[in-house]
Amino acid sequence: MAQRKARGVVTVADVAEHAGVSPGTVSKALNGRGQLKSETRQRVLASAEKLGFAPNLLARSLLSGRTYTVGVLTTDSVGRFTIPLLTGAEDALGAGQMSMLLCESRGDAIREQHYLRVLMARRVDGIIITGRSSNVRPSLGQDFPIPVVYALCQSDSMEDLSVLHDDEKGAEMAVNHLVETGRSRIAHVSGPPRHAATQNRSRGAATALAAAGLSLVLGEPLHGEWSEAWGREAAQRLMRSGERFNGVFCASDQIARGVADGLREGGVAVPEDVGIVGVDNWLPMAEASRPPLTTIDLNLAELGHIAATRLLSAIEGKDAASGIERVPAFLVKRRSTEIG
Amino acid sequence: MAQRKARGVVTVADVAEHAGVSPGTVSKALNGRGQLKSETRQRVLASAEKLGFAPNLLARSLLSGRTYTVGVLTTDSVGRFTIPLLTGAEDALGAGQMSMLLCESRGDAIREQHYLRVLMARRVDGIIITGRSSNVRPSLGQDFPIPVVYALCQSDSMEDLSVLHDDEKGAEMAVNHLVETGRSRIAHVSGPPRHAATQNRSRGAATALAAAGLSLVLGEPLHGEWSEAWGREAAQRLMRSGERFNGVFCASDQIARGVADGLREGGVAVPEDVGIVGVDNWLPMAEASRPPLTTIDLNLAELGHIAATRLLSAIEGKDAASGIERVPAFLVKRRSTEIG
DNA sequence: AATGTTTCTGAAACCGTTTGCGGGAAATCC
DNA sequence: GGATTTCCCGCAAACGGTTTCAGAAACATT
Repeated sequence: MAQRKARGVVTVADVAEHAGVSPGTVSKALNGRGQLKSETRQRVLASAEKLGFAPNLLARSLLSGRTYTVGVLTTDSVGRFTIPLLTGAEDALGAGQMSMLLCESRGDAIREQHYLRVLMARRVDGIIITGRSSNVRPSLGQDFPIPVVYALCQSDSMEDLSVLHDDEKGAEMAVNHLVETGRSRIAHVSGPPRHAATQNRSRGAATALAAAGLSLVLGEPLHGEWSEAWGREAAQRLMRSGERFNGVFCASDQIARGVADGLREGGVAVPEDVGIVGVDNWLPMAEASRPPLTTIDLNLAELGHIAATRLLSAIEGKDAASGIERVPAFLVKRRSTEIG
Repeated sequence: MAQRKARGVVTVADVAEHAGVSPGTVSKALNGRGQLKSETRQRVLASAEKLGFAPNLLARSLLSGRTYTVGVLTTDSVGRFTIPLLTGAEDALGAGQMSMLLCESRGDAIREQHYLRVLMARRVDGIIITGRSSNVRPSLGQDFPIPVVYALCQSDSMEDLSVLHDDEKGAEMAVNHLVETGRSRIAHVSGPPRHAATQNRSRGAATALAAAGLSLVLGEPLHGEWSEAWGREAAQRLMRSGERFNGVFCASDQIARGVADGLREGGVAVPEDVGIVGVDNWLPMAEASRPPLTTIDLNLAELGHIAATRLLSAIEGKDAASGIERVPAFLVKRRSTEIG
């Protein structure tokens, strides 16, 4: 193979030689620092251009102490929820010329420690911890040497900044929409009772119902898995219960789709007889459902964007925010709640 | 905020002072090089441990010319297909202590060029180009200064190495499975005719049918979108065609699920009357389908693993493979083809 | 005791870039 | 023409490790 040096990488020294100046002058010319005769600057620029010079970011980082890199550590594996988040984060970081180093700890604490060491050894400027966890996760600690932001998963310390989606307000919007489209007898089909998301969504639903002077059909949310099968079963239960209902707020699009299928097959028309709202705006579910689902979009790309922006602020030295920042959800209207 | 230098980063010099040796000796002790008295080595190790020394990878890279980093450039955005691929790649890279720098070009050529420059400036050791593209993508060129592997999307140059899933063999397996479970009148519901995946899957299906002495019901594949709605429509068409059929090979799980729904609602029993096989093993579809889908898993995690392994080989200087490497798919049996 | 051999350690160079400082050359002033 | 000032540019140190090489120290040999 080629020699290391022969690899065709152009250095400031090469540019300097070509332009007949010293390496220091090259640096100043390219970075617009120092006092250079404009003719010299032009000459250096021309040489750099001609040789295809690209400064070695490693060398620069070594000196400046900044790597313009952030680590993204996903606690569970990269999943459906992490994708829009990564995209949003990259938007914010890319604008600041920063790059993302991606690590999947897959829920393994050993692996997480390993990756943290790697990220520190690489001298990343900051870390985003993310991953869908049904509950609060342990903080890295206040003495962690670089800024850390938790996105989508909450740190157990309020000294940290956790950027989270807003389940509760989202649920309120969902129920309000059902009410606004004329549904007064609303049921709630949700996920496993121990999940934070389940609890928050139930709470939001309760708040909105109370505000409208309504109460939940069957009195309680129906709890089950995050699956279509559960949604179908819940639809059966609702129909068999004898209770009248004309709206269902489902804690996920999968559940909502199951409910829609269950109702249709039970002879109940959606949206004419019953309106349905889901959560996630997961397109393959929401759009493929019959009818397509009105749903709460948790705005995960925005969440990623905000998390990255906050991290950048902390890196810049602006005093770091802490506590919990909730990103507003929004409603996406589709046929499942259409009226008239 | 804290001073840059006061940031508590421990250097070899600190360890050296603490252990009463020179920096060079510290390096040798920690890396097991050179000839050191074992007592000295122990003393240095103890000091490093005590001070929490973590070597600065930047400094090491600057000298060694290797960054132990690979760039992962996704042409379209990170999507459903990219996730398992990233996981597989990380497995292979992590074992070699390498990290992934993630860039999304989102189908924008300008952005792609930008990211390539960034990756080069960061002196990554190699690049994986990935992303679902329905057809061949332009090569970065043979004079690109570092190794490149194309994963999941094919380069238009055979000088490059493209690691691809095996649509054709996968389709053969699907059809063979239908034949083995007793179906002899098999239809094929596929995607948009211009997609390479569509064509390859059709070709594989044709091969397997020919080998079994059978021919396609309706003579031609049915082409449509990659959606459930199209699957349902295709099911209608099949039922209305008057042709008898007892097996359907669908080019995706979404289509397959649509077909399953369409048939069930048309009074055709799956798997008793008709067996269905899909492609993707996309769990939310395959498992939520009624009945759950037998499907071809394209083995994308393995694809990512192989792509990363090949890239590592090229980086290590072993002569780089080129052309196309196909990763075998495998069949996942579920109820949609069950017999007896 | 002088020389040769082996074993260990430290000094210094190096990677590629940035930057403060000093100095030479040219321009300005008296 | 000499003293200042101004304007450019080069020198060298620094970042934090690794590696080479020379040489000191310890030991063996004659």
